[in-house]
Amino acid sequence: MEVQLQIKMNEKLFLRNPESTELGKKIIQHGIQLVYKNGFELFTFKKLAEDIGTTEAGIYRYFENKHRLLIYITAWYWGWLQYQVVFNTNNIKDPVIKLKKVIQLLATTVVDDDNTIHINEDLLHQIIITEGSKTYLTRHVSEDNKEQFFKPYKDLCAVIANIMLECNPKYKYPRSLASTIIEMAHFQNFFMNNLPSLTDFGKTKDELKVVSFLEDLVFSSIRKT
Amino acid sequence: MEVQLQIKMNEKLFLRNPESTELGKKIIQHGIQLVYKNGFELFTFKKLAEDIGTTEAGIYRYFENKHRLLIYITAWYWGWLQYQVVFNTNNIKDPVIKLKKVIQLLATTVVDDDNTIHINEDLLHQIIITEGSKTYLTRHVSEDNKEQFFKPYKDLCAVIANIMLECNPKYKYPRSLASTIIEMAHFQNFFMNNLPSLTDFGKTKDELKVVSFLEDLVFSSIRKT
DNA sequence: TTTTAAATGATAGTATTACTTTCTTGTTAA
DNA sequence: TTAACAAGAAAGTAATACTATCATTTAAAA
Repeated sequence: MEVQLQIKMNEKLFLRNPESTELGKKIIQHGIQLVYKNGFELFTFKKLAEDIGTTEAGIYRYFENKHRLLIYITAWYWGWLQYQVVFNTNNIKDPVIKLKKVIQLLATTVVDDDNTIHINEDLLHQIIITEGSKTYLTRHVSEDNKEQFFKPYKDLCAVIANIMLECNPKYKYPRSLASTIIEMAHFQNFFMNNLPSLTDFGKTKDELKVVSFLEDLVFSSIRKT
Repeated sequence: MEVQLQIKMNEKLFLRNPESTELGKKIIQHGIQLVYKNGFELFTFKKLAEDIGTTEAGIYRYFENKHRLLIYITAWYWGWLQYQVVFNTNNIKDPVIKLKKVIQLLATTVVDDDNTIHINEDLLHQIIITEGSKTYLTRHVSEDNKEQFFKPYKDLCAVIANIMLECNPKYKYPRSLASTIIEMAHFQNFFMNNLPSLTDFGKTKDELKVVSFLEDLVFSSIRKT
């Protein structure tokens, strides 16, 4: 059986739907590769156009600017991850086990999903670690937020917060704890690999240690009576 | 009695020491104001030069580029904050009280320090919240790290981790927990003001709630037996 | 006091970035 | 079969991120 996974994207993120054409899909696919390779600051539409074999103007027909493209692929990732969370925790009754699954999904290397042909989830995961917070750390967060650009992130956060409440309905900070583990799954990974003295697992560089840390953090907070 | 507080800066951060001249001090002072006003992306040396009444080339004699200037003011802030931590926790014996003081220093509005005439710590604090992580989320973290650009951040993290170990010498993740509360002091504040549904205190926008959350997080993690 | 070195000002110039515009050709769905 | 639309090709613009040169002011050393 072949299933093609489609993440429904906010229409305001693009000028022309990149999922609807070959060129559009190439923009996403090569865009991910180039942002991964150069980092967001050194990534340009000119380089992307050369990489694909089209022109700068061609890319601008799909995305207003490179920041919108970054928001697009980030939003896609959060949507995809929420699907993974819902899929992988389905039928699990124990919210503690659910939460452990969530932490594992957040903090460990992503396996490429064959149901999305033109998107490499592992590269995307690396991009989110380094560039993810740049989507909202801008002067125009509020406008972007009004356009609902960050809805997938906020939805995922709400899903995780609800699992936390299942564990302990009296816990006072489910949303903040959820956004904390989402951010820390990435930051501790980044620190471990780049600024190891900011973590306790610089020597091993083992992402399972990040998982242990996050589990310890979450369950000590939630289980308190 | 007048005390002038001087933070010793890494010499490799600048081409000419901005503390050593009037123009240099203006670059720092107005630089902070303009980054605060425009955000780092829209901040340029041209705007800064116009603001000060000098030329672009004049600024380039002090800083290689705007990213170095951002690292400079960020490093200054971490150095200053470490001084505040050491000063404010001096003579306190109970490490729990120390840690609460640290969290308060990290997460609440900074009062302008009269001992540093040309630097507005409150603006600086706001800048660190929005732009701080951009100092290291780059392609060249490792090179910058080799030059010790992030030493003040890492030192502060180590100081906080040590207080945590004073609370519980068996706690396994003091550094990761320290970097977590440093980052979250800023991110939860940013979320509260800009993406409130990622937190549990969007309605009140009260930074004391961030303090409560961080205290709950830290002490549940550390006190566990 | 004179010399000289360093800092600043003034001006110009370059490569790249971040776009916009226009016009033509190729494709596809009514 | 004819429009509508997507894409290619080419050119242009304003701003950014610098570098270079030379003249002038200032300030410390001889």
